[in-house]
Amino acid sequence: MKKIMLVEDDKTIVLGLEYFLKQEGYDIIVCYDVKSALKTIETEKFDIAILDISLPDGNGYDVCSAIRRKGDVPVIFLTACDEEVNVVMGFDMGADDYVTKPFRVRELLSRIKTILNRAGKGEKHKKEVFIHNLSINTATGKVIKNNDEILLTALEYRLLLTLVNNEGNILTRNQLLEGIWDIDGNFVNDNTLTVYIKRLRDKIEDDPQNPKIINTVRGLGYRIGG
Amino acid sequence: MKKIMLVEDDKTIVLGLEYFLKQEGYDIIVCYDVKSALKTIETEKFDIAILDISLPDGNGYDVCSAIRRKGDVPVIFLTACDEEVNVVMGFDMGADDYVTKPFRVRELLSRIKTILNRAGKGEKHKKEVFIHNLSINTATGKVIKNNDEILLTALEYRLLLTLVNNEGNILTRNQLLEGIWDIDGNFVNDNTLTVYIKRLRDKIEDDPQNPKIINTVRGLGYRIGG
DNA sequence: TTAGTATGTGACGAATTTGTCACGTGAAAA
DNA sequence: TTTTCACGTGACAAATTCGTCACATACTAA
Repeated sequence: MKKIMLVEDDKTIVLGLEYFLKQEGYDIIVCYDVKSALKTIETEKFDIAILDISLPDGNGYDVCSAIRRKGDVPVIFLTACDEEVNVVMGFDMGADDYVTKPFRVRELLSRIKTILNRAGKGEKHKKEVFIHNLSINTATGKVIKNNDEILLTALEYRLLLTLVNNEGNILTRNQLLEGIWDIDGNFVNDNTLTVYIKRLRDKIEDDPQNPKIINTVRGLGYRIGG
Repeated sequence: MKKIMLVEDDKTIVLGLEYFLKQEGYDIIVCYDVKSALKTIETEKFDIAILDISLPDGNGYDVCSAIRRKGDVPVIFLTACDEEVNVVMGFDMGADDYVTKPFRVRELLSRIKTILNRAGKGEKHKKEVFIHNLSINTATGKVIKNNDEILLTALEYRLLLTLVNNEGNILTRNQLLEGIWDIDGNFVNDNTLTVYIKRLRDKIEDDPQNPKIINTVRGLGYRIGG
């Protein structure tokens, strides 16, 4: 269940939001002032923070800063209509969104959903890539083919990553050479790439003579997928 | 320069926005109806789309769908105050934000900036990790220290990744051994890990004798960060 | 078909990586 | 203090990687 920290001193708003968001299946932690919010940041974990800007003992910007120092939890500001100037400041402080009071509760909910979705997608994207019977885990640096781990050398791994990160696109020989052998501008023999492609194919392809993963595009370069 | 597609039939708004956003250094493509918007989507590249919901020959949702089918360009909806119900629909369609008319131009600008920033950060987040003066790019497999590329061997790179992916947590010697040398359950000499830690430190630390990046936690293991 | 060009392949020495050893060092327990 | 144990360090041989070569093969254009 996703947990929301709500920092707001207006009891009416708190009661309304608390009720509505709980209905929607969220877990709510309420703080009525900056002091207790800062304490909560230290002791509790939450997935998103909703901060009122004007609070009895300070303002929401300070709370936002504290959250930013701790980690990467998204923040939505609540702001009165006449605080327009601060909107820009809020965004500059790393707010993910803001909602002006009086606001429609469904609107706030939409924004929460969008932001939580976005955060989730970002996470998912960065770990494992699958191509044919190959799995590349960029978090561990391991490459698995048919459940067997393959040991790639540093440069073979880089070559594979470069191709995979441009899945579906042709990479020219020069692009690959620059992407992998660009140390100090010392370039290597053009044939070196051909040899590395072969070595990589020998390791990752089921039938290296009939490559299915790394395709040669004659006259242009190489391509994975597409 | 960032390019914005603006789809809006109200000429007053278009003129105002066009002027203001150009002042801010953006490149603007204007479409006055759905038909030309769909055409623009096919022929032009842009970084963000601002869509009015009600258009003379259809609505902004259709334009949004078309954009989503093509790629992952962020979308901001412009909506009249009385179109509340559609707000939820807009978010559900994958809108990144929406702004109600009449809106303050600076507010729209803030949102544009936030979203463009987020898009940029989102990209980075999944690729690059920064620790002290070290940058690890898991998309290219490159490790940079003070702007100089460091060549790590396959196992050194894995060891570094394992530690970085558990930033702030202590990893025991066994956890590290299992994480890196678990091929066929053939384990290596325990001292091997110590030696690899040293080799890694020699490459990445400014002062390998006083390691700041990889910390030894005596009796427990090693830790990066925290 | 033939010449010309692009890509594939086996082999090779130099360089690097890899795993281990023996020993050095420094912190904690007795 | 002394002992003990965990970790650090330099050196070493075997294995592997790296870049290159010479040659083989396959596609393309005339």
